[in-house]
Amino acid sequence: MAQNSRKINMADVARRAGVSMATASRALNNENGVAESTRRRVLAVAEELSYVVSPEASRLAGGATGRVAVVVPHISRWFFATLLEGLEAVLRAADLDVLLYHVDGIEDRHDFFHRLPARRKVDAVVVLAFPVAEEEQRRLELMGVTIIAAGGQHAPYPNVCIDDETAGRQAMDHLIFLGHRRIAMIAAVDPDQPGELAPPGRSNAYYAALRDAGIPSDEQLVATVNWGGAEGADAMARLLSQREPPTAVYAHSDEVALGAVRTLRRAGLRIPEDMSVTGIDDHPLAELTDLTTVRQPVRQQGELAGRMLLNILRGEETDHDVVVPTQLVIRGSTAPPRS
Amino acid sequence: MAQNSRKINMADVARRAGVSMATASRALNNENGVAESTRRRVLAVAEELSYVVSPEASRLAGGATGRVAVVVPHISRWFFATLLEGLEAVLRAADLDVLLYHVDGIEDRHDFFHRLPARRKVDAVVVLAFPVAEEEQRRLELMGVTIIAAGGQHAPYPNVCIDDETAGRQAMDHLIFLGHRRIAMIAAVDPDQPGELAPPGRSNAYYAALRDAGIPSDEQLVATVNWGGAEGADAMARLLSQREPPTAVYAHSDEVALGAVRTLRRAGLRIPEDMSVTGIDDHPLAELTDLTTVRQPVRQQGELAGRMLLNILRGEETDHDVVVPTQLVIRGSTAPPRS
DNA sequence: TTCGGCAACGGAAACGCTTCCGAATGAGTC
DNA sequence: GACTCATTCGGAAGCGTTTCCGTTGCCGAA
Repeated sequence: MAQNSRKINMADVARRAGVSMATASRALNNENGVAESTRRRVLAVAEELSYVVSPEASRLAGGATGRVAVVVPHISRWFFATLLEGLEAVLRAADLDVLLYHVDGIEDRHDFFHRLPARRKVDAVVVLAFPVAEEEQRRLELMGVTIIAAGGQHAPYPNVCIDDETAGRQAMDHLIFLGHRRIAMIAAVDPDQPGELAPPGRSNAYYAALRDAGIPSDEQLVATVNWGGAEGADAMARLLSQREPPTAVYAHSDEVALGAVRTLRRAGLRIPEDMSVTGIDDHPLAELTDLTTVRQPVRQQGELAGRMLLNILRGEETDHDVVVPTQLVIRGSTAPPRS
Repeated sequence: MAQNSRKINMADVARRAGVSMATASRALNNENGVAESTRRRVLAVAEELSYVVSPEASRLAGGATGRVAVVVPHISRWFFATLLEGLEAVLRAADLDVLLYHVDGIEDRHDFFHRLPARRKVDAVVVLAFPVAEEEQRRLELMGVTIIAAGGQHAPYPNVCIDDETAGRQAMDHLIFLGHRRIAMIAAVDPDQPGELAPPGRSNAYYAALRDAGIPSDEQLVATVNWGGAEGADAMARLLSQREPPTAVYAHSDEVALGAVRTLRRAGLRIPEDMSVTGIDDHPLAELTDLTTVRQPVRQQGELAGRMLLNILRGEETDHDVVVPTQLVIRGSTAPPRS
């Protein structure tokens, strides 16, 4: 494989095209100040030698890195992966490379913000769906690059996300409309987050919906667990053990809801006859399992974040806070309570 | 934010530590030939100035890029994302950066191999779980870097994967052991792959198991669909419409199996009493849905691939073909057929 | 005919590091 | 005490671009 021909560089191209390196550089970068015929000649030679500029040298001499860091917890969860998918698509279409940083767990996270491995390597960093603590913000800003966020609304950066409270209300109002009055909530916290708080919007929606419907809230009906299906199942078991169990469950996410479903099935309860269940997200498996949920456009959030970043990088005008709409998707897991 | 102090470089560090740049470089890179006291002094100064070497300059002057490209289809699927997660973890622990290339769809893919956007940017490329066509191999090799694969066994590169046929046999033998004789297969093909073939190992296992058990195979019982839950559901519907339906279904993956489960439930059939269902993968939701499946260690495959790559990059000895074991996980979706 | 001005192009200085090679220093040996 | 040898260190030449200036050549205007 080409061990005979040493690595070719721009000087080679320039020489072969009969121009100076300066001109070659300009031609290759589509700058103006080059005659069209010259540009074509240079490009042709480059193509012929299958030459590509050295990003290192290019960057060193000036110009941007052409890379952006994406910081993401939990790659393997559908939500994060899908967000990433959308983001990557638009960034790569713009010829930006994506440097992936998976910060999983509190320790990993601390390490990331402390060492800043992306330092000097990227033009921007995108924080995917997790709140950045103040101390961490200070570290991040040390990098001196553009920062944006997507999928969560907890940072002072340009941001695209859903309105958690609205989403929660869509689910809750649906349950209330169906006639449920004893509604449980399974709140999910991310164990890796510093504060260990469930998304406040989704919890607020619960209380607000109850209040607006004149239903007293009962802390017995609220279970807070770490995010996850198994945890959702445990929570459901606890909720079932009450003297007066709920007739419906409002879960913070589909995965948690699916956990609850397992417990219900094992307990021999029928869904939706004996218990209604709702999730949030519209995970692909929600459809398969016939789960009523609130859909959020995940991939689109990633794409919007990508476009936002491109705009900022190009110095163009852009929205700095985009809220995408959510939508109630009624399936077979909800019905009026048995009278 | 530090707009007053111009960017500091190694020369600054060297000067301040009272050494030459040569020494500073050696100290910072942990090379030997530097007195321990000197090294500490340099490191201290670097820390104090919060200096990090410019990767571009470093690379330009010689040495590796410290980056590896990971090529992956379908990031948002659990399997791929988890593989990626494992891989990223070990690479980053070794201070290598991960450049993510999502090639989704035949067109995207062609573009990737044609333009080779990772060219001159990485020390290695890891191909995650998809077969590389010969033409594509030739393009890849143009990059002149190390190449390895993980999660699939279709390329001539160092590789870590499971044995698809063994995995399939574990599921099939379980069904046969339970007494099933009319066993259907739902084979899943990846629509983005050129050949559009289902994993041959998993299909072979089906036929081999039947043969070994002396059960004649019946092509009516084989459905081939694109990968996905909805597609699995469709396939199941077709299988049910036969004059003599199966008593068990062997699906190529958990997602497909879950789709089949939906169809069965909607049809009012009970699992496992009326129909046994098996998947492959042990997707997190398989546990939640009580699906019997064959577990493969996905994250671990990613990690192993990462370690393999590190070894190769360091020029150390290493296995070039690792096959990780799979394991039958019996849950509630399989039982003997009704007599 | 001369000259101002403009478009196209070239020379060469950065950019920030690694590494080859040689110099200096100090310890160990006879 | 002279000499060898290992260890530590510094000078300086690249690495492959971009970009600042300046030069050249040409056209139209005076």
